[in-house]
Amino acid sequence: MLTERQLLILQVIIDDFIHTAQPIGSRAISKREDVKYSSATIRNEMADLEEMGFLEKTHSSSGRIPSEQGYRFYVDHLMSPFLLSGQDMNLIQSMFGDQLMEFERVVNKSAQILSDLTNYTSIILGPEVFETELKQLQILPLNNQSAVAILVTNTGHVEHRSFTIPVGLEPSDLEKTVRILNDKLKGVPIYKLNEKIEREVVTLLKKHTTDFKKSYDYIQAALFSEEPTQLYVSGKTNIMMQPEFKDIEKVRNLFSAIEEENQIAPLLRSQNKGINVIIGHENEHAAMRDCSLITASYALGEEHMGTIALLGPTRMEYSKVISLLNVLSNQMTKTFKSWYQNS
Amino acid sequence: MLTERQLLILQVIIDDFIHTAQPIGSRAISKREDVKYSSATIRNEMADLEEMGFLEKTHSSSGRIPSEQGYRFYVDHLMSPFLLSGQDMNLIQSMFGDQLMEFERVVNKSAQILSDLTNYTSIILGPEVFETELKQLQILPLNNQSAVAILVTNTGHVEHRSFTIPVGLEPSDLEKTVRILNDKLKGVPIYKLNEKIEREVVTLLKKHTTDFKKSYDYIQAALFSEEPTQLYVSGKTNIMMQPEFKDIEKVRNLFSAIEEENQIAPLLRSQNKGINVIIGHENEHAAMRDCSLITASYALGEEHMGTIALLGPTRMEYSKVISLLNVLSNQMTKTFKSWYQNS
DNA sequence: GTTAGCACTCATGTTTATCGAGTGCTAATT
DNA sequence: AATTAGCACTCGATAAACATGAGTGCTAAC
Repeated sequence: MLTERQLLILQVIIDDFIHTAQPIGSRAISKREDVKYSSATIRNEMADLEEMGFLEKTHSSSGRIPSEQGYRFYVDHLMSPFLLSGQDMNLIQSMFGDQLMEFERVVNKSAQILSDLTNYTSIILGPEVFETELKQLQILPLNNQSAVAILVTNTGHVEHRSFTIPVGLEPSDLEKTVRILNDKLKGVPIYKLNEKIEREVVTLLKKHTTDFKKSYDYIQAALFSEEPTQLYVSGKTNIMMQPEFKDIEKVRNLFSAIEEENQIAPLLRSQNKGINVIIGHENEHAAMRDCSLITASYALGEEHMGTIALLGPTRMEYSKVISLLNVLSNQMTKTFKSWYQNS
Repeated sequence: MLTERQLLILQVIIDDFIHTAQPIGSRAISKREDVKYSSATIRNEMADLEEMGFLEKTHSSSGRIPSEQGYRFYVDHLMSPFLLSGQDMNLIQSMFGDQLMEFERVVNKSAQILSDLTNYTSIILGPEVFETELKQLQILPLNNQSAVAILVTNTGHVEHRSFTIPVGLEPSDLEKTVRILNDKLKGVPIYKLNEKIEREVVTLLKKHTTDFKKSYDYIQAALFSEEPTQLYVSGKTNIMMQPEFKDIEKVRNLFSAIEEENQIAPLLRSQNKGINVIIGHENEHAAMRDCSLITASYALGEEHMGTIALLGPTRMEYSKVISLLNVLSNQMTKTFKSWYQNS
C-alpha cells in the first residue's frame, strides 16, 4: 500500500505533468510549499513509486513522468473533483436553452463545445436508429423526372433522398404506393421495415398498382440505401497542438484511425453505461495507444443509447474532462427525454 | 521571350520538381535522354531563367526549384494536358451512374473522389440556396410536446427542425397555420419568405388563428434559424502527407484557416466561372500562401452556381488536377441539370 | 527516518570538421 | 559564336567532440 507521502508525491507529479508535459525532478517537488520534505527524501520515494510501476523515467537521469499505471491509479483513487467554471457552465446551458433544435444540431454543437472547452478531440456517436419507428413516409414530386422521399421517425429523425422517376411510372401508382406504405408501415421499427414490406405490403402493391415492379424497386431504393453516418467529430486540429504530437507521423496515424468510421463506432458502442476511462495501451486500437479516451453514455428516449467521448494524450486533464462529460451527457439525456416522451 | 531550349528546361524542372519535391541540378537535367545539352549549357540557361524570375535557388549552391512565377507560366503556357486513367474515369462515372442520390450525397462523394484521386484536400462549396423556391412546408407533430418542421425546396433540398410545441398552442391552430403558409408561400424564393410573410401572411394568420402570436413565433423560428452549411471538405489529412508540410506549425495554420468557414466560402464564391488557378501568394489569405488552389464552377439548374476546389502545395500536379476538376464539374452540372429541369 | 553531499548519467546545445552536390566563371573546343 | 570541359568555391547536411546542467542514486552524517 502507498503511504500518505507517496500519495502526495504521486499526485503532485501527475498534476504537474498534466499541465507542463515536462518530466519533473525531486528538487522541483521539494520546493513546493505543500511539500515539506527534502529533495533527497522525495528522490527515495520516487524511486519506490517507480519500482511499483506508477512512475517512469525518460532516461536514466531524467525527472519522472507518470506511467499509464500511474494515470490509472490517479483516475481511480487520487483525482480531485473538478468544478466547471461558471462561464463554461453558461456556455452549455445556453446551448440547451434553445428550444428549437434537431438532434443533429444538438450533437454537433455538443461536440464543438466539448472540443473547445478541453482542446482535445471530441467524438460523438449517435444512437442506433434501427429501433426507432417510422412516423411518416412521404414522396414529393419536384417535377416530371424527379422526386424527393422523406422519411420521419418517431424520434424526429428525418432522412431524405432525391431520385429520378423512372420513365413510364404513373404518378397515380406512385401515390397509391405511398398511401399503402404509410398505412402499413406507420409505427413499424425501422429494422423491421424490410420484413414487413416483404410480408404484407408486396401483395397489396401487386393488387393495387399497375406497375408493381417499378414501384417496388423504388421503395427499396428510397428506404434502404442508407448508411447512417452516426459519428460526429470535432476539434481534430486540437490534437496537433499537444506537444506529444509534435511529430507529424503520429498525427497522421491517429487521424487515419479516427477517419475509419467502422473502427471507432464499434469501440464507442461497446463501452459501458456512464463514464469510462481508457488509458493508453488499455485501448485495443494500436493507433490510439498514445492517447486516452474518456467516454460517457447518453440516452435518447427510453431505449436508445449513444456515446460522447474525448480523445487526448494520456497526459489528459482527466478531472476536468470527466466532469464535463458528465454534465454534458446528463444534459443531453434530459433534453432528449423532454423531446421524446409520450411519443 | 523564351527560347525553345529554355522552355524545355523550364518544363523539365517543373515536371520533375512536382514529383520529387527536390531541387534539381544541371547535371541531372543533362542526363535525361530528351535533353542533349551539357550541364554547363544548362547551367547558363538556368541562370537566365532565374534572372527572369522563373526559377529560384534554396541556397547559393543548390539546384533550382520553380518560383511562383514559374508555376504561373507553366500553367498558362507550358503544361501538357493530362489524360485521366480509365480507372479514375470509371470511379467517377460509377458514382454518377447511381440514380438515387440527393444533392448532399453527390457533393460529399465528389469531394471524397477528388481528394482520393489527387491526395490533396478538396473543398466543395454548395450553391447559394436563397434563390431556390419553397416547394412545401410541413409540420409533423411527433407527440404532445414536440414536432418536426420539414421544408422542401424546388431543388429537392430538405431542411428540418425539431422543436417543442409551446404549452397551450392548439393543434388546430398549428394545422391552420401550416395550411395558410403552404397556400401563400409555395413557389416563393427562400430569400423573399420573410418579406412575404410580413406582408401577406401575418394578417391572414391574425384572422384565422386564435393564438396568433405563438404560431407566428413558431414559423419564424422554424424557417429562419438556419445557418446553411455549404462547405464540404474532404482529405484534410492528405495535406499532411506532403513533404512541404512536414513541420506541424504550417499544418496547424492551414487547418485553422480551412476551418473558418466564413473565410473560405467567400473566397470560393468570388471565383470566376470555369477553372481558376491561384498560386501561392496570389491567394489573399496569408495562411494559404504556401498552397495553390484550383477551383472549378458547377451549375445547379439554371441559376445557381457552386464551386469545387482542390488545395495542395504550390508544387501541385496542375495538369491532373485541372483535368479532374473539369471532368467532375461538368459531370455535376450535367447530373443536376437532369434532376432539376422543368421544375 | 531524514537530509546533505557528491559522483555519475544523459539529453541538449554548440563547435568544428568533413563531404559532396551543385554553382559560376574562364578557357578550350566545335 | 555557341557549346562544353575544367576548376575553384559555396553551403547544407551529417557526424564527431565537447561543454552544460538538470537530475539521479548512494553513502554518510544528522
